[in-house]
Amino acid sequence: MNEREIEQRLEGFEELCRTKGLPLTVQRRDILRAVLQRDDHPSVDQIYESVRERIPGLSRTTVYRVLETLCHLGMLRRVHHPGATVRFDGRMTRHHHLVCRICHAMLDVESRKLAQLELSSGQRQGFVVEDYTVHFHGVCEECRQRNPN
Amino acid sequence: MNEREIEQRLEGFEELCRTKGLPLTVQRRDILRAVLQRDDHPSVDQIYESVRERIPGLSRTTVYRVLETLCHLGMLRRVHHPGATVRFDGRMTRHHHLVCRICHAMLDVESRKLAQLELSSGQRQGFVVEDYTVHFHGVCEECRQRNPN
DNA sequence: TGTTAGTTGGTAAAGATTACCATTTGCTGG
DNA sequence: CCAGCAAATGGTAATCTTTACCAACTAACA
Repeated sequence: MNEREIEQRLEGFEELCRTKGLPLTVQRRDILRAVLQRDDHPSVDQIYESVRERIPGLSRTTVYRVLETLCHLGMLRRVHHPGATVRFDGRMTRHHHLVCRICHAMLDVESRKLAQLELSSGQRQGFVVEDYTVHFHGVCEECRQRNPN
Repeated sequence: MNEREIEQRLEGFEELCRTKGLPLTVQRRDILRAVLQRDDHPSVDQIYESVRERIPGLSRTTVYRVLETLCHLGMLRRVHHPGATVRFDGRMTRHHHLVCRICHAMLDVESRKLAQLELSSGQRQGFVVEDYTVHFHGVCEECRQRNPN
């Protein structure tokens, strides 16, 4: 995400904190910025390591808590992932994922064809659907070469 | 999954073991059966607890290993999930998921409309796409009532 | 039925997440 | 600008999940 977009997202976040009466802490802003600056789908620990460069006294616990808060506020999303650790995505515009069933690598996919599925397909049992993501399952090039059959 | 389907899947598995020269152990068969018998998306521990009723000496380590093996063989899939533990799905036919962004509940969705997206949308960078699943993000009824706005 | 390759069980270690509480900070009104 | 309060943070300990390792066991086959 480019610098300009990041600034806009941060301003939106500050506005949201004021609206909701949430204290705007430096930890919250820097953690949000760190997620927005990455194009991969970082784990808690990756965020912790990168934010710690700006805030040396940062606690891992705070990172867990703030990421949780940012998700509740709709500033981030947890990625749906086959692995065993939680991963985050700061990109809130519609996009899709390619996931390797062997090594669990995850890549973003843009697709005009997939941009207009009907949300109504997901309506069930009082569930309010806000968006969707298509996950493509398959095998990445590396795993295909390493693990032939 | 009904009893008949489960038996067919188990026979397919036995056949596959013979073809590949893999020993067919009781653990492997019972763990596969346990996943197939559930309609939720069980964690390793849930499988461990249910199989332990049939095989009291079962080791948790074996459950981890066997589930991994079954995924490699294409008998199961890891579910793509926002939570912090691995979950499995024995249903290999195309279906989709509704996921609550608050509590992470996951429900299956059938949809004729979504049955025919083009796999080609996912082709990128040497990645071989085998299938896809649409994940609908939203808020489930319980969380909506508990956590209004 | 003996051999062998591959699997399992059990424990220990590593990694990820949550609980808890004392301390600190952001925010508001004066 | 400062005091007071509500809320957030830091740090440690506990818990939960997963992986590593190796000795004992078992399915498959001759």
